[in-house]
Amino acid sequence: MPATQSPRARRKEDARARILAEARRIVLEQGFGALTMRRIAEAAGYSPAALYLHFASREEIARALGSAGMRALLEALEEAGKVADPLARLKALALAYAGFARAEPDTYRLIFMEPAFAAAALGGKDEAGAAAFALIAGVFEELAAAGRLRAGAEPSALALTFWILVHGTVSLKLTCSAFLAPPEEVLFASALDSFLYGMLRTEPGQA
Amino acid sequence: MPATQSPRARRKEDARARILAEARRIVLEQGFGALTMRRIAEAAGYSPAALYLHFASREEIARALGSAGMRALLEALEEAGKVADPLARLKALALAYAGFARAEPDTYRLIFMEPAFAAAALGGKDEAGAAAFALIAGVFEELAAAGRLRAGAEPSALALTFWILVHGTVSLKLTCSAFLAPPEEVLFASALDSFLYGMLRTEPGQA
DNA sequence: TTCATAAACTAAACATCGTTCATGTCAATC
DNA sequence: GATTGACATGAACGATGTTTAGTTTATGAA
Repeated sequence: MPATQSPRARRKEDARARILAEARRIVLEQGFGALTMRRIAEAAGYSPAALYLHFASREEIARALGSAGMRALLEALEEAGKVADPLARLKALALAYAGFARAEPDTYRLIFMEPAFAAAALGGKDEAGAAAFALIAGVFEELAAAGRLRAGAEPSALALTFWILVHGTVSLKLTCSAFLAPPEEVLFASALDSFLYGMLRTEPGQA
Repeated sequence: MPATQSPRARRKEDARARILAEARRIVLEQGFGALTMRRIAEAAGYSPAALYLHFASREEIARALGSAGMRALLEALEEAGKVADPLARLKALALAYAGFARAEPDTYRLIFMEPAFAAAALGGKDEAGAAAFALIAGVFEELAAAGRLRAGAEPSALALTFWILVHGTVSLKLTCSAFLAPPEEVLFASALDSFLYGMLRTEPGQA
């Protein structure tokens, strides 16, 4: 591939990026429901039909936003993944995950709560999603290697349960915030405590 | 209130019921996305405008469907709630919950995964939702009364965690079925084991 | 420089959506 | 029998995503 693309391809890429940037801004400012082809077009300085020269459909734009969101989530998790102690790292990962969902609720919905997108994001196609899960799974493998898991506890199953726990909390908080009054910190403290107690060979301590 | 309503009110109620029945059929057969005012109207033998004499909006129809779905979920949970042993009852409740979501995925989405409805369903207004949660909370209070919970474990917090675990599993299964390959039974066995280990004073046994 | 060709873009339209409004119809009441 | 009010409709309005046909613009060769 050439070091610098042809000016053609370059401008095409610019157009895609500008469209996605405006789309993202609209979602952040007005919610996913306001993401309209006509609105995107006007914001990006195009006619509605021009968007179809760069994206096949509104769904493809949404999918691209979801992909970018997943990469942002991965970055947040990687930052939290630097914590040394495995148990403290789990809590940091949970809080980073919840922080992303709170900062960009519509993006989180798009990635993990819409039928069409989640499958694509996690079905193996999206490498950021795979990397994010690997980050979580790594903690449990580390714990297993250190012999800190109770007998019969499988690291991959625990990682899945951890993710289910965090996603369950976040997703209910997103849709039933009235019912799920306590903040994530409290919910996680309670949920992770039960989880860690059941998982570990020894008591989790106060990490 | 009169034992039998006036024929006026009676026909009005019939119309409402017929509209809701057709709406439910459309959701079950073609998914929530196919729930269109014009489609409902045609199925119920009305013009589109006539629906607005019985419901304020499409959203109100959807809300009514969600309410009915919540009552159906409550019935399923009540059936599972008859199991005598508390731990076996928890597993039965989880499987009944997952069974409802598998049988009516669009209804489950509507109740617990759509922004506008979940709040109304669980914000205290929906008594079926409150009863369903009380059914779960009761198990943990029963365990607490029997002194089977570990020190410091609060029944209401455990009930919430249990619900989060089950909902997290079900909702991810609904959106990321490709990634969450194992059936609910396996997922629950793993997740509930960790949970129960952490919750109980003694080991959970093989309930 | 000129011209042909392909890419980029637009204006207008199509089908569909939720919703509203003026109009009509028909049964119950005075 | 006339009147009133609930019930229902047809036609429309403003949006939506998307397509088509036509127009402008940039590119690469003569």
